[in-house]
Amino acid sequence: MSMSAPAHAPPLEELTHRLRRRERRVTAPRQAILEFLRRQTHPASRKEIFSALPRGVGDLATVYRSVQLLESMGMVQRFDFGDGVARYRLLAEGEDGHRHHLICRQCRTVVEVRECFAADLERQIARRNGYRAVSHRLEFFGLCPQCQGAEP
Amino acid sequence: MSMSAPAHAPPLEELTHRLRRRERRVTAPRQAILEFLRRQTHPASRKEIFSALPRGVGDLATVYRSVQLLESMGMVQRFDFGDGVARYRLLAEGEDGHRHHLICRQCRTVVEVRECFAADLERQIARRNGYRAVSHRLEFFGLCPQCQGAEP
DNA sequence: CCCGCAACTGCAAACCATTTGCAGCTCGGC
DNA sequence: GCCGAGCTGCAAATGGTTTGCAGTTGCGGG
Repeated sequence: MSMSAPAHAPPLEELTHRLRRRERRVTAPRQAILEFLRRQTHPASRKEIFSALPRGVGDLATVYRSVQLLESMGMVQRFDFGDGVARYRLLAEGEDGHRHHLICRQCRTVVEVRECFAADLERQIARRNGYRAVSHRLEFFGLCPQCQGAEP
Repeated sequence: MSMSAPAHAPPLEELTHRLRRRERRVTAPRQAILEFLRRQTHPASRKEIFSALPRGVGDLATVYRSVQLLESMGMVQRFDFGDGVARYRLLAEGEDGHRHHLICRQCRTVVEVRECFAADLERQIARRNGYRAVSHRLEFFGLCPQCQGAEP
């Protein structure tokens, strides 16, 4: 795996700064987690994050706690791809994290989908049912080109 | 809770017939599960199904196996509301089960949402990425009228 | 109506993702 | 450099789901 981060990835200092601003400590495990996340182009599971940590840095429980902190701070976004494993992706500052995915049912390859059209409908549905603060979760599932014609 | 089933619920005989047609046995636990499911208007968890079974009929493991069978036969549809608990709803014969939900983030009240607009987009996304057999999962989350103004 | 047996059930143990209790370590303000 | 709250590491608990296995039962054939 390449060490370089995607062009749009926030610098590590900006990330740690966000922690400090909220009076959270910048520890070795947290830095390693953030460093790993900023190199990813797809959401990663907490086990994947843990396995990618430098030897001796971090524990699975610490990864769980750190990711939870990051989520509560709005620094990462959680995704459920329906396989019982939560995945997370780093969010740029101020980014609302609205994004969907196309997931291969067989090999779990993930493609980002930028479109979202549910905003109107969301408002409509909220009003009709008297709900407030309505958001939505939308994921697509299919067979990727590689897996077509080669089913299990 | 009322014993009567929603008007659209398939008769129990039709359901058991679908089992027999596929050489599956019609056992007491399976009948009880189907009877329970046909009375529901919202997706139910397997634990809920189990608790609703008559005393002495069925075991939690049996519920899990039966529901899995029903799902593989396309007789029930699975939903993930993001709380780590799978929920299931009976499907009428031939029904594709396409339906979405509006779930209260706090009390987990569920409202069915019939609209779906994603069909075009689904096709578009499939074509653009070379995926086949694309489906989607869409759920809405919000605060229901009762829970507004009374947050935890 | 009874037989045979594969399908199915009940129970307990295993699994896996996630959470938690706790004692010791460390970041960062003083 | 010192101190204390915030963190970490480890291990054990939790909760949903799955599985192994021995005993039971639905149901087609006799």
